[in-house]
Amino acid sequence: MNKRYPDSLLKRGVVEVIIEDEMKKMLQSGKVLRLKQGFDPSRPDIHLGHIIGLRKLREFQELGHKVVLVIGDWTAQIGDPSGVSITRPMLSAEEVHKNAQTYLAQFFKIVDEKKTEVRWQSEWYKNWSLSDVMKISSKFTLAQFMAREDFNNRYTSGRPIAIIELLYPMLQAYDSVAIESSVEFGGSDQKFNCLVGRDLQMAMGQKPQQVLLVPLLVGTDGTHKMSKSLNNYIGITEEPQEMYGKVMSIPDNLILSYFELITDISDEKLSEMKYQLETKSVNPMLLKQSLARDIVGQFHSKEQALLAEENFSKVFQKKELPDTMLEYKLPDNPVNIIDVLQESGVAKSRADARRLIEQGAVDINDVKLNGKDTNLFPQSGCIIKVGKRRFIKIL
RNA sequence: GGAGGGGUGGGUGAGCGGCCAAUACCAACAGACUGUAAAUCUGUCGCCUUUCGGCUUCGCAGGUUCAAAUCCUGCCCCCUCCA
Repeated sequence: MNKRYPDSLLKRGVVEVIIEDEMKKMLQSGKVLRLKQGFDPSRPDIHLGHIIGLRKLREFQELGHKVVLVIGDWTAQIGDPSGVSITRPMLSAEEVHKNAQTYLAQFFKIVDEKKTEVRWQSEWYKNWSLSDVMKISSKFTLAQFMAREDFNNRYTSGRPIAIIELLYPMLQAYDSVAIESSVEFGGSDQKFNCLVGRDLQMAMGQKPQQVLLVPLLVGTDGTHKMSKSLNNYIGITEEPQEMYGKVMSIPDNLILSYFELITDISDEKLSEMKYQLETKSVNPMLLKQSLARDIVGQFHSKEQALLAEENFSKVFQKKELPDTMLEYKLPDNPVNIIDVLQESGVAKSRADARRLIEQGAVDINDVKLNGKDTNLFPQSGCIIKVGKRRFIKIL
């Protein structure tokens, strides 16, 4: 066990440590810490926003600590039958299992599998009875829950709060008891749940866990936190080209925070870039390119990152054709451009396809179509470009 | 249990018998400008139709009317206040 740790461990990519002094003592004690990380199987894909916390786990692992991944299989199978929380669908056992596999494969791209213990919630909840539920419920008061901003807002503005929503934090809290968590990791929006874990541990005679909250990464839209449902995310399993392009599309003011939170670039380099950006002594695009290369490199390889960069510059900077594109095989009966756009999935309806053409979004072999060209029949071998980044190759 | 308010297009939310495929905002898509930046400006944004036009939508099911998102009846769901 390494008792020494870098200053950045509790600083960079960390919003808050509860309680910081306790945490430091624990780190210096030489004890192997049990780092709790929860996973909700209803959303198995990992995106860059999740990476911040996972990278932090990895840092702790490198100091010898152990990650305990809690798979929320039991709660995922209950879902939220009240329907108040749209993010909690009810999943079947097979779905849960399948999603967990997907998740684990992505999780262990960052976190060290050898220093990880995977635990399933149902290990402890499957045999619970009503009396167990009553027992943990008795440790909480309504006032505790009303302290949470979300509940308080909803209560005061008259929006519903289902009882089951109160139960979930309690169960998540008991997870901490069940695995004897020493530190819980979570996004800063998880603060409440993590704190409830501390309370329950104390109430049940355990040493309360410390809490390490990581920032929420702003998504590609530049305003909201990265999330799949807002479609502003960059998934870690995305194709190199797609990933590179998405990174390039983030607003400039996110460049620094992306470097800070999801790359290993040094603090010195970071402040240098900050200076360059402030004094406008560098084209932000160049920094963004190196960011995109770094990120694609992390999840694919350096070679693929370079290929993606090459492709990107070819398609978007030099306006040439990409190496690979969507292919559409002409059927036996003749089909016009509308059919091709619709059937290849580029346009969601024929009316949509017509709109795209009218708006000048469609090129065939570099010739822009106008509204009257809807009766064109694309020939085998021609290339159709739709908007800036969608290409169809006719076979 | 009683009283009242409400369910509208991906989201928020107007409309309250014809001018409504339905205001506005957000998201999305496209064009211009660019660094696929961001911001901005412009356009589009149910489905079918080259156009004309047609068809299906405003919780569900019926009804009144030449005409219904709008009125009536029943049902389902949500919220508030009182108990």
